[in-house]
Amino acid sequence: MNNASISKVLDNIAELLELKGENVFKVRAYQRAARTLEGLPVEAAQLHREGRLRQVPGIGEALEKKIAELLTTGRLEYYDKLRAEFPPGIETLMEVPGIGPKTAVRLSRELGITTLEQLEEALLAGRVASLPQMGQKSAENILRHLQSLRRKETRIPIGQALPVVESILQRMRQVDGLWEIVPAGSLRRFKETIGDIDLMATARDPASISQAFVSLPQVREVLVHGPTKSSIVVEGGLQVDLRLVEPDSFGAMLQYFTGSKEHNILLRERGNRMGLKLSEYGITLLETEALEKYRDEDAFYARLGLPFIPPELREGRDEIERAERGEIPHLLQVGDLKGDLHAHTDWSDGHDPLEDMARAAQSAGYGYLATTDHSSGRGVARGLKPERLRAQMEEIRRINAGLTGFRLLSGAEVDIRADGSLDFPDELLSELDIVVAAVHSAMGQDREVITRRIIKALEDPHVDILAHPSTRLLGERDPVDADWEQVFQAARRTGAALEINAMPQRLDLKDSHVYRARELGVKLVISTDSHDTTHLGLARFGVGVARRGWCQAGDILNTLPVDEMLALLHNR
DNA sequence: GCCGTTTTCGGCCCGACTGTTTTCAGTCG
Repeated sequence: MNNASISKVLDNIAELLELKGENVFKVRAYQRAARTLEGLPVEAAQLHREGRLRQVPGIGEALEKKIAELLTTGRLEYYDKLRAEFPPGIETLMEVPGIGPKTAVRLSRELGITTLEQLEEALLAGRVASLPQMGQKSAENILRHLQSLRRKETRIPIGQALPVVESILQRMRQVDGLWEIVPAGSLRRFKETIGDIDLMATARDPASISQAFVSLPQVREVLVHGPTKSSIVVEGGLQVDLRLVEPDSFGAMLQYFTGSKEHNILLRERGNRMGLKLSEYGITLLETEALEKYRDEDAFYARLGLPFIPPELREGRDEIERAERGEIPHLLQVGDLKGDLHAHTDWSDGHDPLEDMARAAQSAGYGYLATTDHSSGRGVARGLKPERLRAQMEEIRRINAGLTGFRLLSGAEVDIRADGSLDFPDELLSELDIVVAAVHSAMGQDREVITRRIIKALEDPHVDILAHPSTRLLGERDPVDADWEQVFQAARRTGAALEINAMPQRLDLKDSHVYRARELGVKLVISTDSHDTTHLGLARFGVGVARRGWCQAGDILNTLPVDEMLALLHNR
């Protein structure tokens, strides 16, 4: 059982306990453990084997036992018994915004509702509104949410959200009287998927800025329009909220709205222990009730005895303790990258010629670019035959002769076949500067088979980098079911590097895997997998993932100049 | 159910909004 499944069970237990009217703090304990497991860089199964489950914050004696039971038997008696106490389907009622545990229980007990269809019927028939303590307004509210739930677009990849936000920011910054505008929320934390966008702004005349915001050309629908808060929906269904705040409180507000919720809860608990009450308005001294306001986050964190914690790290794990110990690393920045090690050209399925790709990379400030067109393997668009690849190497030598301060590296993205063998012969691979290996087929193999397959490729002395290790496509294709701990151990053992693929629909390795791989000392690279010159700019998404994995420049091979990078990569 | 700069017991983040209310419960983020 993997962390995501365990997390789901704990979340369900929390909901059921809430329905039962259990102690809210007990409920929160389950929820917190679920969130922690979700982002845990190592499988709970692994920790269980090592007897270290208790070391995870939020997991005590009782939860350790329950997780162990889930891991060993795949079931949990406590959970099964709990579920049996409720009519089936009651949890789905709580998925409707506006229906919490109390309302869900009443709908079920008093009206016999167990499905969303029955709920809608009851709402339309006026049976919900006639319940005591309910009313017409409440029923309408639930109905509205129910209907919007139907056409609800789920969270979208950050790669889709960020350009939309940037176009909004660009327009808003031209509005007269605007002082400052920045994104908060999961976008600022660089989560791989985004729900809605929160923007924070300060301005001379907030109401006029709010007016400009709801009048943007991107607006498809205006949900709320007030002097200090407005909400719009833009093309694609993305909701964007703008909050206008006092400059004096900007730091506290930005901190609050950046989250995560879990990080903020831990921060407030810390504040409590120091005799302070934290809120979006600032910090109140419990003793005197005096409110201190904060213009910037640095001072806010400093008041709590902490250095600034980068948004990407604010996930409510152990970042606060580590900040206290001075262990917040100087995270990798986009400008640290010196080259790109995975790109396609018009020789295979890319769109631009070798020379254009080289020039584009050079003008992006890079010192090198590896072109890695596909191997001849089946199913991959226009893969190169060995003789074509040799012709390309020749062409690359010719282009390099005309370049100064930049080097095109000849490479290939070679298929890892279903049996773990590579799609090009050894002697051809040994002629290349860079060999990037990747799974493109038979992605449904069993865990044991695919793990062995990937490890076999890593053990091949010609393979420098494993590209997009999980092969996932966000919202489209699930990752392969490999045992990642074993894969990371193999990468460390063999010295092969793992790729952080920066294509926004991939982001693969994902953040928690980057964290674990880095912890183990696995070599990492950030590559764009560019298929045309404009894709080179996507590197920033890979950098975001690496930052969420606590990476510094030294953890990423392609922050090194070309010779040092190649020396490390080939020194196996 | 978790956890410890008062604590192994007694706490546990904070505020806003909404609706149906005679003082507040439920829900959300």
